[in-house]
Amino acid sequence: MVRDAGCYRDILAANGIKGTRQRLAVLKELYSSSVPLTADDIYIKIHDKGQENLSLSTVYRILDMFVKKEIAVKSGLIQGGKALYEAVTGVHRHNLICIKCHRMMSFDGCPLESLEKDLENSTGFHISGHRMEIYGICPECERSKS
Amino acid sequence: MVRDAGCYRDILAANGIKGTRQRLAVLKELYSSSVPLTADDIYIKIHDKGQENLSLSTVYRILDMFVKKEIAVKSGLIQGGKALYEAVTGVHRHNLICIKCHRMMSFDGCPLESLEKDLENSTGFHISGHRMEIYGICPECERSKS
DNA sequence: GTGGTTGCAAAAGCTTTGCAATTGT
DNA sequence: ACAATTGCAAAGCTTTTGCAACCAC
Repeated sequence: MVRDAGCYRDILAANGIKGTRQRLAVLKELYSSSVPLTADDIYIKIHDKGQENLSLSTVYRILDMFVKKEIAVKSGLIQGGKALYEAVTGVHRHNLICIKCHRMMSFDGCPLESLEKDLENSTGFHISGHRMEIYGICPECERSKS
Repeated sequence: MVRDAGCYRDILAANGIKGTRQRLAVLKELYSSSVPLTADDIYIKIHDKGQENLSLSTVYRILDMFVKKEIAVKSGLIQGGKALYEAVTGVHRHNLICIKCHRMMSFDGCPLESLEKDLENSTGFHISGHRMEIYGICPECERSKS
């Protein structure tokens, strides 16, 4: 997903959020990543880019706000006990996660739409979303496992 | 799932696990519940039944062991920051979770098998499992939301 | 200028761990 | 009898919160 420099500021403005340096940095990391990130991942990435003025608690506060505004989603998944966050991009994707090296890759295609319709009819739930991850061993770990 | 009294002891023995009072109690709760439970849920349920000799850390240790032995699975899902555990029963089910009242209900039927085959072919991953939850608003919360 | 935002540090929760006492086989 | 297991308390994590200083609009 390619985005021009002013784009992130626009996204915030469109949601009525002040465009602080910290928020722009967090939003940029979320949009630039092809896999979900932990608050700590984001904090470290931003620090490594030389942006020193940022605290971890601010990252958490910003992520909470993004989730409330539906700019991001918090996926309850635990990776060593940490929550993961990812940008809401409109593209519907899921992740394939290696249980050895914990690397993730995304894939398109989701077979859940028709299941969800069936469930709405049979249960009376008003379905708003879902979470799905697939686990396995990636080709590299499979190869080096011998 | 109906099980006779000795069954839980047998399950432990079959996995080479000593049948302590605490382990039997935890296993029973896991098997009796139709929805995943947190360590704390289990601790409280057992306490409420008058079994006083049990500490929360023991519940965690037992659950860890069950997961290692594949008697239970830990689903990374967070419910107020807590991990959920459920018994491995052989029946493949998923949960429908109300985002208002957090009640869960299980449903059978999983549309993922063919997707997983496709992914194995296209990515080279050796797929071992998946996690899927569907979120929405349950009929009762929908009704009372006015 | 002013209300919203941040950094820091401390608190709050869930989970894990060390160790002495206890228990199941 | 002996190794494995437990309870307790303390530590380790991630995440949240209070408050004074700061900043975007």
